[in-house]
Amino acid sequence: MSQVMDGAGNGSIQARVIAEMRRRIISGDLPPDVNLSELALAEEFGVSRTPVREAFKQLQTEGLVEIRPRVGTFVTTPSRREITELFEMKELLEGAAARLLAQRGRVPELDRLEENLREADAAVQRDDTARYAELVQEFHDLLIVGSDNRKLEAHYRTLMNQLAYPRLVTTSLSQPGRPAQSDQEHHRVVELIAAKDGDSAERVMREHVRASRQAVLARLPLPR
Amino acid sequence: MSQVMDGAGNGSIQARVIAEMRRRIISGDLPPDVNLSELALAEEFGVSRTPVREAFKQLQTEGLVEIRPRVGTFVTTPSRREITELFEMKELLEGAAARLLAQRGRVPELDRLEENLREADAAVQRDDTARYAELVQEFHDLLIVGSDNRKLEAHYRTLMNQLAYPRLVTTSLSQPGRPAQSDQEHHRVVELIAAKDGDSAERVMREHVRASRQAVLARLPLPR
DNA sequence: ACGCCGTCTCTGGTATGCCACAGGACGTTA
DNA sequence: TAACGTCCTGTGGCATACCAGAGACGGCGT
Repeated sequence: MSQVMDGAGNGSIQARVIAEMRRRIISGDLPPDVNLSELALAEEFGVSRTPVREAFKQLQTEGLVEIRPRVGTFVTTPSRREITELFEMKELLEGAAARLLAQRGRVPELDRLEENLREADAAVQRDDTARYAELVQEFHDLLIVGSDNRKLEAHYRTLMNQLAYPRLVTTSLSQPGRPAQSDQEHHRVVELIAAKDGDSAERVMREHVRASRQAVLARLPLPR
Repeated sequence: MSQVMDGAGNGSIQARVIAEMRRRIISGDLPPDVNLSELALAEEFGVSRTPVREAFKQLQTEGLVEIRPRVGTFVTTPSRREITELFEMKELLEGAAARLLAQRGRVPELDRLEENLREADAAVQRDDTARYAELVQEFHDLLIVGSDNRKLEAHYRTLMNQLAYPRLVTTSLSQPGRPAQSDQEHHRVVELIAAKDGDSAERVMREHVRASRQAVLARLPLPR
């Protein structure tokens, strides 16, 4: 099973369209507030309007686009308030994941987290921000998967999609000293997880997310 | 064409179908695992397959039905594991809501919670389980709304739909003594919120959800 | 009597055409 | 010139037709 949550695992045209649209939106290839014409996309993908429609429908319930009947379909941009709310949720879910993972004891994900930290240390050492950003992604991902709660994972992925998180990580890590500090915080969390101290792991993880939010918001251009 | 307005925003056919289907699934009118033929539903609603399809699509991303391509669409029943996971999420979100509400200070929702408790006390006194069940719903709802976090609210509602929670509440309250105990726990939570003690409010709320989960699971027939 | 295999039906997937409505362009009028 | 009303274009909503795959079912061979 892949980590991608697409419709029903089918390899249909529609699944392809959904995946590609989601990628574009999250990566920022598609500027927000422009009109995503069903017709134009259908032609671009070489399919009819139907699968595009269905893709829009699903992306709408995921919160990535907004369909305004008889007006158009638009990429949504989270408002500042929504970004705050999303981070609140992120803090919540990742904190819980840390706690749950700690309760599970020695599981493969924990080993992989420690491996991740070793690589992250090296990346920080040599100032390789790009690589470190990747590792941060993986770190949070491992944590969530390690919680062994599929619902939590699903909701988490929805949130991250709405935040277009990958872009934000790069932004926040561009602050001098932030990668090193972030790495430190990751270490503390993993230590507490390994020590099976769920309460503290959750608390520290939440603090980490808050710190990360500060780092992001500081760099964030004001939404329109 | 009928001009009937439904509660949820636009009065499109599709919105009507979604609302009605969701209602049926949550209320249990539709037995799980039966085949929901697009065609049959379309005829019943007097519309074409298109809006029914789109409704299915949305309900699938909400986790209420499963579309198996070229086989059929089925009402999903959460497995025991999923129920556990859903309760874990419920605990998380309601705990967080309690904390957030406590941080907000004196807001209208808090007054309404206290009013809710007064009515709940009365219902428990006279053993009116049905009314108490309604009030429990309202209690949790007020808590979530009072958190003033739309994302949290949205994710919470998705969860509750998947759990078909209204039915569960009634089930768990049928245990002797459970309503009274539940009412007690609600009181403690509201007291802590009023005292602006977010940490404790979260902790107690989470304990309450765990207790409630026990009460539900004890009564739950084993899913096939 | 049993098992295999072909066919046949029903399903959702896709393409397409028509429609009503939103909203802007543009001409008209005070 | 500015405000207003009309028309025109583009959009998504909906209906319909056709297609391919999944499974059930029955006939046929053993």
